[in-house]
Amino acid sequence: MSDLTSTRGERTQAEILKAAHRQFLERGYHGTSMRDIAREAGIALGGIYNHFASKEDIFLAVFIEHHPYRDVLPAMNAAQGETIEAFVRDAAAQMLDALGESQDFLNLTFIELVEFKGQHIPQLFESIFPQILEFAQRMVEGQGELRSVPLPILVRAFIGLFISYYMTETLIGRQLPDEMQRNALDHFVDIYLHGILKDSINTGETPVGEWQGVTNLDSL
Amino acid sequence: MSDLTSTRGERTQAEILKAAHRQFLERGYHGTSMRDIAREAGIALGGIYNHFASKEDIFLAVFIEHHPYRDVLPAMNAAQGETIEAFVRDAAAQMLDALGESQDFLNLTFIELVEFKGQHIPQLFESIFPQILEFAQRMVEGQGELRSVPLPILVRAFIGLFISYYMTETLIGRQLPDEMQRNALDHFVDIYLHGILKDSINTGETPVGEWQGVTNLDSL
DNA sequence: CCTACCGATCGGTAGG
DNA sequence: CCTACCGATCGGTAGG
Repeated sequence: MSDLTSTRGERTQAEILKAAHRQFLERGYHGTSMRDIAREAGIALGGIYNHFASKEDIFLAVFIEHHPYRDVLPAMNAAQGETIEAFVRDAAAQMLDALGESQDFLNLTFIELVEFKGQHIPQLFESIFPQILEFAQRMVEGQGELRSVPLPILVRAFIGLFISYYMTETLIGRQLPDEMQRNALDHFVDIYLHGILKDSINTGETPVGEWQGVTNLDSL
Repeated sequence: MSDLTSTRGERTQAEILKAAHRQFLERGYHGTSMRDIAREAGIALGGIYNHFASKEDIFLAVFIEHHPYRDVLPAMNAAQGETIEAFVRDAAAQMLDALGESQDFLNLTFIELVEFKGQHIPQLFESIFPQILEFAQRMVEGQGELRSVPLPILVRAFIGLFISYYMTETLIGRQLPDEMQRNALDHFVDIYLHGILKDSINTGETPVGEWQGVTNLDSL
């Protein structure tokens, strides 16, 4: 029916991966049986093994095909900005936008960590490292003066800080008190920029007047 | 034999939890069977169900008993320092020290996320929130002037940044190129402090002379 | 707390 | 001789 350029076998394989991906996200790795995958892919259970040697094999194919960084790093590298500040702002926004609002990004990674003890993470890191270098290069090309911190460290901190923002946002989400959530992303960008740029530049953050001078937490 | 102050039932329950904890970390949730736990706890399979209603029940007891934040937040709050800078430095060190070098901290949390879709995270967050507030209070009491950023955001960024340091360290660990790893924690502290403190204070970071003026990545 | 089991389902494989 | 798939069943394990 669909995609007449592919063979029957290729289409079946694609159906299996699509079904597996959907169910891994919905029900987790062990919550999804080979029978579930077969049913949703429209074939018999035994037929799966003509395409994949094992359930683990299927997961790995899904993990690689829906690679978190397949969208995220290109999005970061597509960021625009004449100055370092503008570039960082846009990169953070692009990155969060690519991650989306769902937990999908995290779920496949968590499954990998739990079921396979993170054994594929180093290999994954190696494959995305060139893109990380490219991002570092782009960041340093912007106008503005960076403090004396190793560039790779700046990138590591960037990714870590905004992934942590994303994780708390999706995992705790609406349960965060308003004081921890309102304009949080803007503030994270602000802290990061102020942390990596030389003094006396204007980080131009949104006013946070109501917090000016707060020295205790009674208001919480 | 051991712990004569507890009843027989309490001792058995403790044995079950100890055996389960050890095996969950070693083999994962689904890699550990109730029979495995029973064997290592020295009782019959059926006997477990006199203490726990289900396998999930055992996991939750382990998850709560070996709560990541049971050690981590108290360690952060035990940090010392007259100035904000000194306090933050010590708090980061204490926190990383409490987390340790193993992946144990992460593993139980990842299992919770995968197997139970993070459904216990909000409740967990609620129970540790008072300690987070205390940490915020302690941070702001130190000498030094904070920039106009909401205090809860500062704490959220602190935890996020250093947890991300911990995660990359334990997960990618030795695979990180030296440029991303050397003195990384000191640099993270430096970036964070510079990001949250008003300008023209001396963040007194270790010299990073060899990186001074680096504007491209050719050396990588 | 044990022995002895249950209904069902698991991932994977048989021959054709 | 191939790719793609079937109905049936393998040895073991799941929570209870």
